[in-house]
Amino acid sequence: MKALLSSLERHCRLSPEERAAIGTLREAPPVRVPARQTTLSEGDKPGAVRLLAQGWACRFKDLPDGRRQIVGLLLPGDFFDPGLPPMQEMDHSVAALTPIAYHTIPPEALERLVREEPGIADAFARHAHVGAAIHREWLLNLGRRNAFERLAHLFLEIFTRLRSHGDDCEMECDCPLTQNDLADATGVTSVHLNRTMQELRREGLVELKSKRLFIRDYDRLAQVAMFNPNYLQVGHETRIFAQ
Amino acid sequence: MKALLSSLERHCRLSPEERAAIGTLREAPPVRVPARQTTLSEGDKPGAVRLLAQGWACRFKDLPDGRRQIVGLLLPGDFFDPGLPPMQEMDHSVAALTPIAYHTIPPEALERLVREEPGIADAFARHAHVGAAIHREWLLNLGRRNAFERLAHLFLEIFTRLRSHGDDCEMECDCPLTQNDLADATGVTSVHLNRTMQELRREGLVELKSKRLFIRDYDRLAQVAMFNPNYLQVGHETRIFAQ
DNA sequence: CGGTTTTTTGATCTCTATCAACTATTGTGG
DNA sequence: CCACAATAGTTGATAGAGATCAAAAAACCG
Repeated sequence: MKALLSSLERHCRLSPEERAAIGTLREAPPVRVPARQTTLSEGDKPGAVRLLAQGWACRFKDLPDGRRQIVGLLLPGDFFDPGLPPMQEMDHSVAALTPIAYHTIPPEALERLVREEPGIADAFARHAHVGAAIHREWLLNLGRRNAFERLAHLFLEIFTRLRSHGDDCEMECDCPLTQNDLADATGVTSVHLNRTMQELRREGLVELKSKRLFIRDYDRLAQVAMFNPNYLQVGHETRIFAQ
Repeated sequence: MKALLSSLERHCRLSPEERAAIGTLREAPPVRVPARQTTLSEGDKPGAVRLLAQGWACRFKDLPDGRRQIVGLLLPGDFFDPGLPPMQEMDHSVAALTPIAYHTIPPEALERLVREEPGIADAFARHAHVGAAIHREWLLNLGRRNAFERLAHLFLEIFTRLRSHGDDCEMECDCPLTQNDLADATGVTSVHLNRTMQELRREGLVELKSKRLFIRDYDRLAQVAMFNPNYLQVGHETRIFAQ
């Protein structure tokens, strides 16, 4: 299963044996889900590991009165339910932001894999670590950065995460998020997000048009966002692959 | 090693063999650290698993201009660096909030343990899952709850986490946090936190005096906080107040 | 095209930050 | 045990960031 292989190698070098073991997994056709659909809800028992192959999704939590917070973005190559074994019960929901396709890896196959090659469990753990580190950076973002800095930081995270697995090095990337999505991710209202976005544009830092993000001044953007990419673990044992 | 055993059993039942394996770990005297001292800094390579035995600590991140956000609380029985194997490089810092004592479990011993009893890795993973779920709940807290709701929620989390491992069922518990700590955890200034705390007191919901937290009206508190303890994975002995 | 979704604008209000004291509490050494 | 210093908690006044409400313009889509 090629998608799993390249995803696991993103944060961890695998041995030939480990790769071979992963190669024995039989490839099933991916599940397709239309945009805006919730694929996993709070309280569900996931029962399998899901790997996002195409499209963007998000983790989110709702408050009883309707307020919604996006607590994480899933980009191609990310796992829906981080960690092995799969969690008992979802504490949050996952929804497609664009049309998506994901692979489902049955738990039995995974158990066999990990039994044969225990190092594979480490590769999963590495993913979970990065996921947790991203959560913590978002906590800092929501707790201590203002809307302007927050949005700048989010754009840089997206840019860096996308570039880390295959995109080329130009100063733009996909970003199919609506301003509403961005507002839910940064914890502000969509009205305020709109104004913040205009300010970023006016300052010549970032522009977002037709689902594409343009970094106009990386250095100044990184400075106002106080962006330190270490938490994303790019660079170390990262394997670049073209998709 | 008794501390490790009871900590792992908090979220996962262990087999007699697994317990026996853990029993073979030799008990070293715990490391003691005075209050307010940073024990692990961003960028450090932890190189071992640390288990908090006594006292409270926190994970935090700083911004270059001095703003600080507490991104997690460590209570007795919690691991400093969640996940197995230990993370490469700390993306955040850990500091003692009170005088603390922690156990250090050498990586070799842990590797042996997991090799002998693979189920033990699952117990660690369970811890990591709960840790991640707490992060996500905090993201919702910072992103979508106001100061009043946030503080109410934090108190309920503390109360629930402490009660879940041994405290009796009276409506009070330890809480050695200063208002400054609470402000850093809830993402507000200490002045505003002070006023918010007074409001909680005035409303007859919570009181905090001489390092002790008194829950004056659990039901109303849970309601204003929109507290749903599921994310903490405590058994169903905990009441649920979703709405 | 017409209808839906997304983005934008303006006015107003509320929550939280900031600054600058001041008081209470805790802790320490003589 | 007191005296004093340091820490922690409290108060008031004011400024600013972001929320809210309502509606218009623009973009998207079948």
